[in-house]
Order: sequence, then structure tokens, then C-alpha cells
Amino acid sequence: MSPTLDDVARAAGVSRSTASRVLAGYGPASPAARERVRAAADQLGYAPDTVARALVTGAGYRLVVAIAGATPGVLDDPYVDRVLRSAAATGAQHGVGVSLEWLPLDAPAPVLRRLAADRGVRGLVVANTTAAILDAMPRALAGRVASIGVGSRAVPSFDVDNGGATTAMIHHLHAAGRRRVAMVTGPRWMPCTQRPIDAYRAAVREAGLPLRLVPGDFSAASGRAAAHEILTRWPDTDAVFATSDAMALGVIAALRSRGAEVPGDVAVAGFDDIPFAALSLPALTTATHPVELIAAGAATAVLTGAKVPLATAYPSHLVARETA
Amino acid sequence: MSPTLDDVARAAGVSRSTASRVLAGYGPASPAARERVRAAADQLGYAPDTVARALVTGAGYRLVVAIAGATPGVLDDPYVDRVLRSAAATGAQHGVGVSLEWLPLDAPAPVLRRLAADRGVRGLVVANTTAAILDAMPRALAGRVASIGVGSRAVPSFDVDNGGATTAMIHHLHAAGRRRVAMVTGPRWMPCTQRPIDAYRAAVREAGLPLRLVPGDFSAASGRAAAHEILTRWPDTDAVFATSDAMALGVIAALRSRGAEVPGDVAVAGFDDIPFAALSLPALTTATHPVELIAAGAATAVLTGAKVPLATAYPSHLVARETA
DNA sequence: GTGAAAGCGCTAACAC
DNA sequence: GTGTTAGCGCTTTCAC
Repeated sequence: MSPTLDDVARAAGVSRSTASRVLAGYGPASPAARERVRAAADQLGYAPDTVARALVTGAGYRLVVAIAGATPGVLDDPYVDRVLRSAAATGAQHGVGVSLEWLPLDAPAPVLRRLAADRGVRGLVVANTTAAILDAMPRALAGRVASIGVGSRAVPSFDVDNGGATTAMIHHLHAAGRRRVAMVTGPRWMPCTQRPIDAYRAAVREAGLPLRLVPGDFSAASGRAAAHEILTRWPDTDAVFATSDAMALGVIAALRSRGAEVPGDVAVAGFDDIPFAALSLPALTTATHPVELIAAGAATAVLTGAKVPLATAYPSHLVARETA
Repeated sequence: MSPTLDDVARAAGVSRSTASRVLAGYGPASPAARERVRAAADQLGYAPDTVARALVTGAGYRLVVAIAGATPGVLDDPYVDRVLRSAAATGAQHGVGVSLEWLPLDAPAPVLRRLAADRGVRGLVVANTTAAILDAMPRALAGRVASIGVGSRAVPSFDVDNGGATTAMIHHLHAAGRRRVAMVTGPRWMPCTQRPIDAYRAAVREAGLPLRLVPGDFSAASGRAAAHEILTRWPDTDAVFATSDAMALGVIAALRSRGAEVPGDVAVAGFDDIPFAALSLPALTTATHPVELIAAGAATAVLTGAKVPLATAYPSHLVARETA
């Protein structure tokens, strides 16, 4: 089977302790010993056994990705998939696997406690974070937890700059001559959906134009419902910015079903730049959401334990296609 | 911190071995001891340390999901995401993380060997399996490997019943009066794409209708190309069954660009029932692909080591919408 | 600077 | 049936 530290030590003619020190990268060791151990390890193709190391250090061997939501159904989402894949890729570089958990919105504490007590857990990345989750975060997880979404003093945040993206999109719409821009927001319980609302408010107010806010939940169905509500309350609306592509697609479907042309009568813009945004007809104008970068950043912070800023914002880029 | 087996044994008044036997579920133990150990474990909230267990049993601590393909680009696919997500959720139940690997089509053996030799690897789930991969499967992986796709005596198969789904779809098309049904297949190198072809052949021959087969690779681009080929070779085609929704969407785009109405002139059906299938206009008729169930089945088989049939087929259900 | 020794928490022979 | 014993591969005091 694969070589152990003992094999390396024997081949290098040193004790296991010395080999361990050299390979771990700290602790005293003579340059000569250092050299011999390195060579032996290379030659034997030695790779430290993560299990044994985890047992003795108590560091854990897997990265948990926890998604907050009302039901386990939140796990069934392409967004979650992207987070998971990126975390899995990052974990692979550190020899750790990734597992997925649902964090019940109404009772996150027991799950968090279980995760904190599980010696197998190396670290935790939470998505769709709420203030309640931040509050319930066990001390034992300090330094090895990150949030995709809002953060706290104890939990660093990694998120897209959706405020900036919203500002850019509203300006884009205004520049195209759209004056009555409605916005379909994300679910209220998700704190990170607040920034786009604030940005929209500021941009619209600054232009002296009317505020038209309708809540959604990022799903296509909620986009359809929102479009009907918008057309009913404000029939002269000439643009809709939905904060997810799925909602934007739902908005377009509902608009058409009511005889409105897109973008002729109403421009529609989404957010996320999912693959089908480019495939839909007409092609959807949207803004990128660097989910993979964000998840990789969060996972790396957790796995390396490096000092990171309280909040890291990843830029989003506007992708102008046909619908707006 | 969390209680250890020693704590449980002490509380139950037995030795650690007895406690271990009871909790592991096999090996001799008197009913009385069994009862006391169970009670003590419950009362202390004992959970076995996966790390320690993995170290001593050599069982590994992560489940590898390996995706076969010509390039690493195959990993960047919503289908892979669904497999990974389901495997990760299943892994979480077993305290096991998941990592993702690319299995090069032209040289799978070295990767397979490396995985077999890696003590961290608890088991392997392969997708897009080929005969060459099955042949190259190391003995060391026996009993802890499963295939999503074709299998062998040594590798149990978990797959969708795409043959049955094809039969049902062709019958659906025939029943709707479509007589000249073309089919866009999956890539030839993927053995599991053969069953739909056989099913199509049988259904069409039985109805005494013409055979119209065009190869694709599951992508929207290949669907577009296939539609052009179909219209060129057989202009009177009145239905197209594409074996992926992405291809079906490509087919529709190409059909329209050539002035054909869907479903007026040509009915189009897909396979997979991706979220966008319901959102596209007109809504895509397709058949479900229970990827999550399949991946969970494969992962569970690998993780539990339970005896499983050589092949498990998961049913697919026809979803009749507007395009066919 | 180096090595011997003591475990991390658990399972699996092996005696009793 | 049960307990004693010996490790799994590694890190980490602590003498030297």
C-alpha cells in the first residue's frame, strides 16, 4: 500500500519525529536531515494520511457546506450545486471531502451544535446566512467557519457585490430610456437581499423616478406572480429588474402571456447569468454572479485558517443581451 | 468535548470491546450488556468518532465521484452537479465527505490505480462509465465501487431506465399522429446511450415507420446541428426526440430559425426534465431523469457495502407539456 | 537537533 | 460472552 511516515523516516535514516517535523514544515531540523527527508518522501511518493493526522490533531477531515432554508428543498438548486462543486474542488486541494447539510431556518442551533461537536468536521461554510444563524454559531467553530452572505465579527463574509450590480443595472436601464423600473427582490428572510433594495432605492430616488418593489423568492414562479402584480399595480412599467435569472424568465413568460412584448414594451433584466440566460429567446440581459470564486474563497479561508477580512465583496459584471 | 467509547463503557459497566461490539452491531454480546450499553450511549449522546474508526479499519474517509470524459471540462456540467450534490448529501449521513475527479477516457487506469491505493478513499462512484473503465477497475476497489451507467459483474450499475422512457416517448409521439420521428442520440462512446437507440429502433420498426437517427453529445449546440441535418436529410420529419433537454432546446432554436413551427410542423421532445424545460416557450415535453435518486443509490451501496443487484433501473416518467 | 515514548478513539484478534 | 492487548499513522512533549 501507500508508504507511511515510518517508511520515509527509515529511507532517510532519521527518526519518525524528525521526518514529521520536516514534512509538517515547522519545528527544528538540520538542513541535511531536511534534505534527506524531502528526497525520501518524494522518491517514495509519500502523502500524509489525513485520517491519522485528523485523529491526532483533532482537525477533522471534511468540509461541511450548510445551506439555510425553510425546507430541505433548498438543497435542490443550481446555485447550491455551484457552491458545492467549487467547495469540492477547493477541498480536494487540501485532501478533504465535502458534505452537504440543510440548516433549518427555524432551528439552526441543534444542527450547528452537532456539527461543532463532530470531530470529523474540519470546517463549515454556511450559505443563505441569517442573523439567527450567526447568533447560534458555536464557539467551537470559531476560526473555521465562513459565510456566503452576511457575516459577523466571528464569521467572515464572502459575497457578491449585489449592491453595486444593482446600481449598474438600474443605470443601464435608465440610460436605455426606461423611466419606470420595477424590481423583484429576493426573499425577505435572506439578509443579503437587502443591499440590492437599498441600491435600487438610491438609484431611483436620485433620478427622481418612482419606486416599484415587489417581493420574490428567486424562483420562476415567484417571477411570474411578481410580473402580474407589477402590471396590475403599475400598468405603465417599462422595465423590470429581477434579482435572479429564474425570476426574470418567469417575468418574461408572464409579461408575454399578458400581451406585453419584451423588450419592446417592457425591458427585463436578471441576475446570476445562468447558462440558459444566453439560450433563452430573446437572450436575457443579466449580471454575473461569481459563485465559484466566492465559494472557493470561503472554503479556502476555512481550510487554511488564514486571517481574512470581515467581509470580502466579489464584483459582478453586467452582461447586456437582448431583453434590456 | 463529546463522549468517547470509554465513557460509554464505563457508564455501562462493561469493557470498551463489549461496548464497541454492541454499537457496531455485530459480534457477540449478552442482551443485558446490549441494553446497558445502548442506554448509556443514548444518555451520553455518544456518537462514534468517524476519524478514529476510519483509521483503525482503514476504511477511508471520503467518497470519490469520478466522471469519465474526454476533457476535464466534463466536470462543468449541471448533470455532474446533481450527482455530486446527491452524493454529498448521502455522504453527510455517513459522516463522509465527497470529492470530485475527472476520469480521462483514454487513460482511466492510472487514476483508478491512484484512487485504489489512496487510504483516504472509502469508495468510488463512477459516472459515464465505459467498458474500458470497467475492465481497468482495480481489484482493491471490489465491493466499494458503483457505476452510474453500465456495470459489470464486479461493478453494480445504477441507471435510469432510458430504454423504457424512449419506448414511452415514441409511443406518445405516434399516438399524437406523428409518423416520421427522428431521434438525436447521446455520444457513441457512452455505452448507456445504446439502450434508447435499441428502444427507438424496436418501437419504430414495430409501427412500420422510418428510422432516422442522428448523433449528438447532449449539448444544445449538438441539438442545433442535428436539427439542421434532420431537416436536410428528411424534410418531412414531423417529430424529433432528443435524448437530452439541452439538445431538444437546440433543436427547437434551429427548427425555428428555418421557419418550422414547434409543435405545429414538428413536435420536439427532450429527456432529463431540467428546470428550464418548464420555463421555455413553448414548454418542453420531456421525461424525468431521477439523477439524485440514482446517485444516492450508488453512494449508499458503496458506503454501506450492502449486497445490491448487478443492475438497478430507476423509472423515468413522461412529462407532456406543449412541444409534443 | 534529534529520537524515544505517549497517546488521539477506535476495532479486532485472542485468550479467558 | 467478556475483557485484555495490540495497534491503525500521525503529532507532540520531553529528555538527551
